[in-house]
Parts: sequence; C-alpha cells; structure tokens
Amino acid sequence: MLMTRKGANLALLLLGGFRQLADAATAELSRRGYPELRPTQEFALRAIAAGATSASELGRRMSISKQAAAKVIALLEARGYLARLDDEADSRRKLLVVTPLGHQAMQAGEAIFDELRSVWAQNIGAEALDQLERNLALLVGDAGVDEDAADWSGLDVQ
Amino acid sequence: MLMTRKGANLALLLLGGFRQLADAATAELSRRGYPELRPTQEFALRAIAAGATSASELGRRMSISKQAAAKVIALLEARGYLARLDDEADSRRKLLVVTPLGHQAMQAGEAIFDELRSVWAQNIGAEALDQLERNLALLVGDAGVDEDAADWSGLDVQ
DNA sequence: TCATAAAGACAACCTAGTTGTCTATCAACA
DNA sequence: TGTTGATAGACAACTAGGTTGTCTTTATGA
Repeated sequence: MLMTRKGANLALLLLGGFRQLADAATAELSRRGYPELRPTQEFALRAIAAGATSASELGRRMSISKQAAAKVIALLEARGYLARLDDEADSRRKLLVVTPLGHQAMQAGEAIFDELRSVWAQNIGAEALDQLERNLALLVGDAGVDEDAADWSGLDVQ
Repeated sequence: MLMTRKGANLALLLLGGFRQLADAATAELSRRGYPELRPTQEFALRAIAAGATSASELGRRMSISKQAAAKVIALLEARGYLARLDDEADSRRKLLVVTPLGHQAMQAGEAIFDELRSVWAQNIGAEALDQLERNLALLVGDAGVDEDAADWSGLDVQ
C-alpha cells in the first residue's frame, strides 16, 4: 500500500478540521456561561434569527427534515434560547423568536469562532487561510446553495 | 451585521466539504453493491486492517471510547465485513479480521474517494487542492496525532 | 500470589438525524 | 360556498454514532 495523498484522507482532514473547531467552540462556550450549547444548535439559532422563523423553514434552510428541525427547536426552547409564539397570521405555525439569552449566545459563538479562525490564520498565514476558504467555498458552496437559502449568507451546510 | 469572512463560516465550509464527500461516497458505495456501508464504518474497517485488531485498540486509534468502537464492530460484523475470532494468545481479546467482502469494500471505498478527490482537483486545480490538504494537515494533523496512532498513516480523525 | 490493569459485555442515556402517520389549517378553485 | 390539496407541526419508531458507568474475565507485574 502506498498510502500517499488519498481521497479518504482529504475527507478525514475536513472532518477533523470541523471537529477541532467545533470541540474548541463547545468548550469555550461552556467556559463563557453557555454550557449546553453546541455549535450545530448555535448555527440553527443563527438561521432562525436570519429569518427561518418556523420549523419547516428551518428544516429547508439547513437541509434537514422538518422533524429534525423540530428537535433542535425543542432543545433550544428548553434551554431558553428560543421562544415559540402563536402566529396570529397562520394558526398552524409557531413563530420562532430568539430570546435575549439566545442573542447573547449567538454573539459569544460568533466571537469564539472568529477567535479560533484567527488562531488558524496565525498558524498557516492569513493569505493561506483565505485561499483555503475561497477554494472550499468554490467546492462546497456552489454545489449546495438551495434557492430559498440564498439570502442566508452562505451558512447552509449542505 | 457585516457577515464577511466569519469564523463560523469556516467551520461550516469544513463540515460541508466532509458531508459532500461522505454523501457522495455513500451513494456510490451503494451503487457498487455495498449499500449498508457508511464512510465512517469504512474508515474503521481500514483502521482494523491497518492493525487495530481489537475493540479497545480501535477505540484508541479513532479517539472514541471502546464501547463506541464495539458498536461499529458489531455493525461491521453483522454486515459480513468483519469476523471476530478468539485470540489464542489472550483469551480476553477477540481478534478482528477483515473478511474478503470487507477487503472488497475497502478497495471500492478507496477508489471512490480517490475519484471524488480528482473531481475536486479538476474544479479548483490540482495544486490548489494539494495546498489545501497540506494546510489542513498542518492545522489538524499536528494537533491530533496520538502516539499510538502515529504509524497509522495519518488517518486518525481527531 | 496477589493487586492492578486491561478487554470486552451489558445497560442506560444523549445528540442528531431519518421515515411514516396523523391532525389542524390554509389556500385555491369549480 | 364547499371541497380538495398542500403545508405546519405533533407523535412514534427507528438508525448511527457517540457517552458514562458497572460488571466479569483474564493478564501481568511487583
């Protein structure tokens, strides 16, 4: 076996990179007073704040089923980051509203990820990191934009 | 909100990249006759073939608990990719052996990931992809090498 | 030989998804 | 004005992939 430069290795590097950032962010969120908030949940919160104000819409924007979205919403509501109000315009819907605590958590999460990114920039150089992001955006972003999410700042996962 | 070049976006790009490769690989593995094999399981198979011949050892190499490793092993065994033999040298251990079907699946998985990687190379250029990998390896690989896994070709996730 | 460490089995639980079924509601159209 | 079809969300059951904790069996080293 040659074991040089394999495709599987690329996949593992990407996963490893995400896990490293996500784990560090989880730990730091916990340290800053948000112990039960994982990055995925924080991303969902961000999507809701950006306009995904119903479970079905959140599911569409995150490319997950509405049932999966409902579970994230239930968690976020239980932890006080989110409120579900009755939508007077459409009584089927529950209107999702980010609480003040939720906004604080989002700010903390944003700051943490920015800090983690700047550590990476120090490690490999700002330009190299910019380039890495640009190339990844070309590879991932283009393939995964679904029309409804186009105004959501490229934060859609798939 | 400025929404330029945020740290969270970097994390999502990495996750998105992995998911894209993993989803494509899962679909292609299914198309080639291995419908119940996910990339994570294939990576575990690869680790076992590379010498992680017990559940505890697999757990150490993949940086997961031995119980989690045992679950992956149970799945792989149930699908016929793996056999668990009695280790005559140590009767506590079950010796993990990749079956012929397992080896076929690994070969298919390797080919698929290599093909996916070459599609990416076509999209952004071979040099750009090499550089992306080198930089990611610097960021991720160095932080995550645990001594026992050092001889395992950098395939460790964490 | 005996204390300790390690391997694995088993159970209970969590997160993050899935599909399927069901009810309530809205919206559009004959 | 109704009826019909799409949508929102609740609920259940399931899967994958993890966790911690407890337990028994077996090695191993002082």
